[in-house]
Amino acid sequence: MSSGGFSVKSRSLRGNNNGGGGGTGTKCGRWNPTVEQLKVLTDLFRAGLRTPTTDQIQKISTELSFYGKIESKNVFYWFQNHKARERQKRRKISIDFDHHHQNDISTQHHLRQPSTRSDVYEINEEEEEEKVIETLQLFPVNNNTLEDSKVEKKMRSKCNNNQFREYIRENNPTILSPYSSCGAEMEHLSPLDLRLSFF
Amino acid sequence: MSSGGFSVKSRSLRGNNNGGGGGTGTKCGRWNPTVEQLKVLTDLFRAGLRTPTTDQIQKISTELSFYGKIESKNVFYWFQNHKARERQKRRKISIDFDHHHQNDISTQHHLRQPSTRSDVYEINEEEEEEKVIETLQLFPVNNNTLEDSKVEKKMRSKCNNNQFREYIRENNPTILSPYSSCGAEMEHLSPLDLRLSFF
DNA sequence: GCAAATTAATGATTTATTCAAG
DNA sequence: CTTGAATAAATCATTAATTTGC
Repeated sequence: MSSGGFSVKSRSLRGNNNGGGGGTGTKCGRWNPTVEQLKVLTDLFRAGLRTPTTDQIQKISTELSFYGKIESKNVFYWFQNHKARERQKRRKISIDFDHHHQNDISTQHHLRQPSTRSDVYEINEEEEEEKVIETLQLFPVNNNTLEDSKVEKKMRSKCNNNQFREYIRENNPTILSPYSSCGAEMEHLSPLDLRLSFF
Repeated sequence: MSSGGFSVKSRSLRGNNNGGGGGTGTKCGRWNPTVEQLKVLTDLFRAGLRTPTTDQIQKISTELSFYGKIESKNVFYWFQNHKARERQKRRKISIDFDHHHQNDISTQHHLRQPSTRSDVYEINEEEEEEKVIETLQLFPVNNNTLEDSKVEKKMRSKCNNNQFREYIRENNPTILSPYSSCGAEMEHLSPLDLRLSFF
C-alpha cells in the first residue's frame, strides 16, 4: 500500500548473485524468458491453463529449462501475472467502452461504496472460466506437434472452487505428520497452489 | 459477541489436535495456536516484527513447535493476517471517528475514484513503521518472561530484505519426483516465505 | 446442563496493486 | 513501457464462542 507518502519499502537492492553459473553472460537479475519459453507458456495459457499445480509448474519449469535458465517461481509468477493482466486488460477495455457510450458518470458514482472491491468486480466480471483441460500437451515432444500426454484435470471452476480447497486440505501431507489417519490415498497429489506447496 | 477488545480466549483448552506424536484423533484441520504460541507471536508483533524473514519464520516455527504442532506456513500466515487486521482495525476506528464527527459525507464522496483502492488507503494510513529490532528475544529461555534477553538480531531493515530472497533463490532443488504415489513427502525445512517457498 | 443453530474470529487462498529492472 | 517480483487487501472456509430451545 501506500506508496503514497509513506514508507516505501524499498525492495531488494540486490546483490546480483546467482548461483549458478549457468547461462550466458546473464547478470542474473530477474528472469527473462526466451521466445521459446514464452511461446510455450502462452500456448499453455491459451489452452486454458491458469493456475498450474505444483506438479505442473515443476514439469513446465523443467521442460523450459531446455530453452534457457528458468526457475519454478518464474513459471508461477508468469501465470499469476499473465492471468491478472489479461483480466485487467479486458476490464479496461470494457470500461473504455462504457466511457465511450456515456459521458456522464456522475449518475453512477453515487453507488460506489467506499472501500469494497466488489464494485470493481461488478464492472466487468466476465471472468473467463478456467477450462478443464483433458488433454494438454505441455511440451512439443518433437518440436511441434501436439501429442496427447495426459495432464491432470484438476482445474477448478469459478462456481465450484471449494472442491479444490477441500482437495488441498485433504492432500496436504503436511510434513512430518504422524497422523496417519488423515491418510486417504491420494491419487493426485498435487497441492495446488504452490504457495503452499511445501509447507 | 464479541469481545470488544481482542480478548485472548483460552483456546486449546479442549482437546487439541496437537500432539505430534501421540495424537489422538487429529482432525487435520487448520492449525490452532495454543495460548503459549499465541503469546509469543503477539509479543514478537508488539516488539515490532511484521514481516519476518525466512530465517525468522523458521526459527520461530521451530521454537513454537515445542508448545504444539505447528508449521512454518502457520507463522507466515499469522503475521500476514495479524498485520493486516491490525491495520484494518485501526482504519475502521478512524472511519467511525470521522463518521461521528460529521454527519454529511456527501461532501466527501465526490472524491472517490471509481475503482482504485487507493482511496481506501488515504483514509487513514498512519502505517506504523516496522521497527528495526536490534535485539529481540524470540523465545523465553525459561518459560515465562519474554522481557529481556538477547537473541539474534536477524531482523531485516526496510532497505535490506534481500537476505531471505537469496536464501530462497539458492534453495531450489526442484527435483520433485513426479508421480510418487504415496510419499510425496515434501521438504520441511524449506524456506518459508511461502510465496516462494519452494522455488 | 447439553447440543443444535448462530455468530464472531481467524487460519488459509486468491486477487489486486505496487515497485522497479531491463 | 513492459513485466517479473513482491506485498497488501479481499475473500473464502473452518473452528471457537455464544446463544437458544429444550
